[in-house]
Amino acid sequence: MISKILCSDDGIAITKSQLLLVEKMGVLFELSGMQPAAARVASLLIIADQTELTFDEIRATMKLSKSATSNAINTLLNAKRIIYITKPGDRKRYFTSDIKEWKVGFYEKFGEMRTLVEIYNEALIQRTKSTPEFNKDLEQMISLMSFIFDEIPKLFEKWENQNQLNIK
Amino acid sequence: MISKILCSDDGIAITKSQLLLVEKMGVLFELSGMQPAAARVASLLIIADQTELTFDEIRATMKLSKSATSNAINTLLNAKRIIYITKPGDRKRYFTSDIKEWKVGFYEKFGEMRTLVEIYNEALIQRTKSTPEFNKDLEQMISLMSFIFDEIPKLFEKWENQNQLNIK
DNA sequence: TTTTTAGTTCTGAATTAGAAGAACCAAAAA
DNA sequence: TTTTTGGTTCTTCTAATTCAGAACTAAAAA
Repeated sequence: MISKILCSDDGIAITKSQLLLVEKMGVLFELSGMQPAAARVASLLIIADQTELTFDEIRATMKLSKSATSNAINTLLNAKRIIYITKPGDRKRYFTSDIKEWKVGFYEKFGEMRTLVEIYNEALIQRTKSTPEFNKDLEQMISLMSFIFDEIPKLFEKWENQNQLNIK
Repeated sequence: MISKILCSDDGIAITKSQLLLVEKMGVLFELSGMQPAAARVASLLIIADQTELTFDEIRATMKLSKSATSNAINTLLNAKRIIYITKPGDRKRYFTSDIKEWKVGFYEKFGEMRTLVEIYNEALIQRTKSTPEFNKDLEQMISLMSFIFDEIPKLFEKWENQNQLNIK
């Protein structure tokens, strides 16, 4: 008897090493701005054997209060990091990592970076003309970033094409 | 008499609209995890007409305490967002946006994202084999992200080449 | 109708982050 | 030698996060 030890009182079956991985991934999510509880929940839904977990399974497994669970889930739903499905004759919601949609989210991340380029450009436009070298460097950076963000969609397409072939 | 109104008691000459832009850019930096004071200082050094500002000019213009200024500057130096130069016979440091080096920082950002891919992969490896569809989606995402990060360096090169031509 | 389920919302407490202020310090200037 | 400059470091202090616990609610089940 080795793995799949029940590591929580009422939660789902999960091993200690899986819980460690949840923490590790959680920290990584935290670093990119996600709040602690939400980060753990997001990780759990990637690591747990069961891919569809209920509110209470999440709460019990992660040992969170109902309010913390509620907040975490709603944050993640809002950020489109998770979705939920329902089952006929069952009022519970089953939460799951919306991995297919991550492609979209990932894509949108690059869109966000565009905002940054735009404000850099605003900065460039308003700058004094008496610092040509600085302005040129700024312009170059804007040019590089713009270039990258224009090329990214093409990369997505390229991958998509390659992948289409792999699947067939 | 319209612009370049002195908007701080002892700080540098800066217009109100420039200060507004500093705040706007600052908020954007904050959103990507930078602390408020550091975000303002980073923005100031992009927007101000003077590109080289001293500790005290930054402190006075942004109305920060010495400690907050010291921490912000050191944070930015550490993150390689700014550098400083010195002048002969002058003990002060002149801080400036290290725009040329941003290319490197920008490049490194994509490197950081690799860490995320790696842990996703760790998650995939340990996953139960009884959820093939979920696993396939996760694998696809890892594949897409890996692909993108492999292609990015090539994009940098491509831009570099294009740009070399433009300059000549 | 009452009870249960599946949550949400509302306090409040504990922790944390960020900045201020003051004390401190080393190097240079007077 | 004393003073000034150009900062850093060390406490507070305040404000914002984040979570727990309890009260609440709407829908379904009994």
